[in-house]
Parts: sequence; C-alpha cells; structure tokens
Amino acid sequence: MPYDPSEFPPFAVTVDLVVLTVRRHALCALTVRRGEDPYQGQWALPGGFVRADEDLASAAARELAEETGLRTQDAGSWHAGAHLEQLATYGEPGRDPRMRVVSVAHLVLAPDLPAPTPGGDAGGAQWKPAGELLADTDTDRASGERLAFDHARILADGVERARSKIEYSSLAAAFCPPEFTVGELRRVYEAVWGVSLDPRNFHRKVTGTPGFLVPVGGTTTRQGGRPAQLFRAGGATVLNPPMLRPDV
Amino acid sequence: MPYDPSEFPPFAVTVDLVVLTVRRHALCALTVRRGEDPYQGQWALPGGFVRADEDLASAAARELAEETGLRTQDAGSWHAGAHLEQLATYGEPGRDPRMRVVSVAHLVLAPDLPAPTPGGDAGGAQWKPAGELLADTDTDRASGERLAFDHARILADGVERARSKIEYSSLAAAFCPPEFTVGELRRVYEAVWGVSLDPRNFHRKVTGTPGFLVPVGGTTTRQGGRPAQLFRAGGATVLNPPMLRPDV
DNA sequence: ATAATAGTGTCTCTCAGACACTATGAG
DNA sequence: CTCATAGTGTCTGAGAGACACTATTAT
Repeated sequence: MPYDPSEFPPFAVTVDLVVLTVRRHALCALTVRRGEDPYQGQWALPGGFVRADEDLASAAARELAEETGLRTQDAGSWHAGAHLEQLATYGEPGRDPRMRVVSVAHLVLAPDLPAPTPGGDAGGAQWKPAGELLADTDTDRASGERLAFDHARILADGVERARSKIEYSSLAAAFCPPEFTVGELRRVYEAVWGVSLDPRNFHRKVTGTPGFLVPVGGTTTRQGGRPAQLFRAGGATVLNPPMLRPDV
Repeated sequence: MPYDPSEFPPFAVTVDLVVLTVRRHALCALTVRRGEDPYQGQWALPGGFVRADEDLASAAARELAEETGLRTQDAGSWHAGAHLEQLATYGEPGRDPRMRVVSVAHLVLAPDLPAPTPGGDAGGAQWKPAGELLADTDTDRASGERLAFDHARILADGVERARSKIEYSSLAAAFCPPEFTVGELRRVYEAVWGVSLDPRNFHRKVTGTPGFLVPVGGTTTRQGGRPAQLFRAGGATVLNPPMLRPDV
C-alpha cells in the first residue's frame, strides 16, 4: 500500500558530486579529504546533506558553490557556467556504517579552473585524474588512495555518463571556456574518451553539425601553430548525427 | 562540511515505478487508483516506502511483484523476466503535501501480461496508454484523468528513457515474450516511438546486428501471413550500430 | 628553414532508406 | 483467386574514415 507517511523508516538524504574537468589532457575529478571517521584521511567526493526546504538540484548547486565557487546556469547565459545534472541515487543499506544514508549523486561538467585547488571550507580539495581514482583495487593501489564509501562506483558511473553524453549532445563544450577552438574541443573528446581523433575529420564533423558551434569572430594562437578560429557553444543540445566514438 | 549524520532533516524515501508494456500496438503504463488523500480517487504510479534494511532496487522489485506478480531477473535467465533500472530521483520539497518525500523512480519494461488487470493488493490497477496519460493538461483532459503528485513528469521521463534506450540497446526485446518474431519486435519499436518502420529494412537491420537476435528454430503464424521465424534475445546489450529513429 | 597546428579537398566503403520482387500461409 | 505478412535483392545518397595538400603562425 503506497504512501502512508505516518510510519516510515528514518533516512538521511545527501547529495554527492562527481565534478569532472579536463586538465592537461586528462579527465580529472574533484576530491576532498575527509576530516573525520569513517574513512578519515581518505579522499571522497564532495557532498553534503539536503536541507529541509531545498530541492535536490539546489542542494547540489549549493554544495558545488561551497566547494569550488563554480556557478551553474541552468537557464540562459552560458558564461563559464558548469553543467549540472542528476546522475543516480545510491541507497544500499550498509554504504555508510553509521546510519541509513541515501545519496543522490549529481554530475558536473566544468571548464578547467584557474585555481588548481579550489578554496572550499573543506580541508583539502584536489583535482585527481579519473584514471588513477578508478584503477583496479586488485593492483597496486595504496588503500589511502581509494575513495571512501562507494564513491569509486559513483565516480565510475559519472565518468561513463560523461563519456556517452558527449557522443550525442553538445555537452563537451561544457568542459571548455566560453570561447574555444576546434582543437581545444577535440582535446576534450580525446581526454574523456581516451582515444586519438583525426584532427581533419573532427574539424569537418563539428563545424558541419548545425547548432553545435557558433563562430565568434576572433582567432587565437594559444595552442601554437596557425591561429585558430574561436567558437562558442551553439544552441543545439542534441547532436544529429552524433559524434562517433572509435572502435566501440 | 559533508556527512555529519548526528543532525539531519527527516526524509521519507519511496520508490515509484514506471512500468511500461506494449498492448495492442500502444505503449501503456501501469497505474493504480489512490484510495486515500491526497489525490484520492486519482490514478498514480505504483510505489511504496523503502524498508529500513532494503536496497533501492530490491524495494522496486518487491513493489513490482506485489502489484503485478512480475519477477525481474537482473542476472542470467531471461525467461519472461522484466527489465528494471533506476530512472531518476524526485525530491522537490512540496511534491507530497504531507511531508518531505524523496522518491527514487524506477523504470520497468515488461512483456504484455496475459491478465489485463494485474491483481495487486492496491485497489484497482490498470494499464493505460501513455499517450493519454501524458496529453496536455491544457487541452480537454478531465482532472480526474491526470496522474497524482508529480507522476506525470516521472512517467514522461520514463517514456523518454525507454524511447532512447531501445535505440542503442537491445532492451526492446524486454517488451516481447521469450520467443518472438521480427515483426513483433518491429511493432514494439513502432509503438514506443510512435512511427512506422519499413518492414524490409527493419528485418535486414536487426538480423544483421550481431548478438541482437538468436534464431530459436521454430516458426509461428500468430500474426497471419507467411510463417515467421522465432528468435530470442541475444547476449548483446549495446547495439552497434544503433537503431535509428526516423526524422529526429 | 623546421615544427606545429589549422583547415580543405577527395577518395572509398559502409550503411540507411526506398522499393521491386519472391515466399508462404489463411480465407 | 486475394490478402496479409515474411524475407531477399538492388539501387542511391549521405556520411565516416583515411589521408594528400595548403595555410599561417613561432622559433
């Protein structure tokens, strides 16, 4: 019999954040060091409790701002706004040893921040390569390097979501600054997918997809070589045809 | 500061189910009639509280079995097992007028059941065409036909998930009985997408996709016309290349 | 000059879509 | 016979991948 709220087990509800960016040609995730037990001293995903009067997405955006200073613009102006979406919910009974915690994980795709270590109120926050965080625990991972709770699983789900989403949506631009070149966008795809892409075919593909890229007029030479045209993200959210991941 | 469980707002956690099937060439969702306030007498999605020692997916499977008798086989033998996956989590503060309820919605894809009305302990359970349930509230929908709470939104998200998932996965077979014909599978695609597909191209495509269909030897004439080969779902979960939805 | 990246042109092969045609049942 | 569905063959056009070639900067 659904919905008899007079009697229900007590749950704590939190949001956890998988914040991804591309730094030095590698997909990186934001981690914070835990200051208390359990898992004291280990790295974990940022997150916190949902407040009594707060939407889930608002709680995620608030935690993100607290930890990184990043703002998310869900609607309208894109300027350096990170993309935020709900990822999945994790509620296995034993996942927090202290009590029953249901965590609604969110995925954030952010451009590379100027500050290497975001200044949050949490002790230490640090970008770490996703590949390192997800390396098999069977191999030589030191236990201090493994993520607390079930956060490795959550991170793996977030990375997989990001990998597949940039195939058929224009979200790869969320990893880029407001204005970017085709080469920078290609390096995002290469870092997230872990592959090499042909620069010429990639250029033809993305510039030929309507609504993906809007030329903004200027050029830049920050990558060296011939100056490249600058673009900003176009209005298209879904790419048709999609970008194709090699050798899948 | 994440994770200080000593002090947290009280939440109720429920699972809601979007159970979809294809009946008489239409995508249908399972609805139950509410016996109590709020929204008494209106239709709603099946669901219920997560128990204190219960996983989210287990709670969803339990509710599904209670309402429909359907079993889900997550691992191994497919036989008439419905597909169950987590859909999304809805936790807007005002979504249940009585208290703060966070609902983890799950999506179930099931073959057409022999019993038109599944016998659950809930009052009336009924398959209703998804198109009717999702018709614009601005038009001539009687208010008694609208789904309770935010369930119309949840259903819409579930339908959209199903529509996109059958593109790149073999999940359309979850709508079919254990053995089915290419024509029956095509009618699933046509019902879920709401389009017409060329039978000849569809046949060539699905039989040519490795791992999608496994011939099982027999033939059937239950659709009339020339006897059709029977297939069962193959081991492939992800389709490459994907099925293409027309005119997107 | 060389090295590096940006961008265009062209070829080929695969595949989606359109549709003619044959096969095999029910009435 | 007609009608319905199953299944195959063939053509065409779009596009992905491979790669030759040119363009424009820095050193």
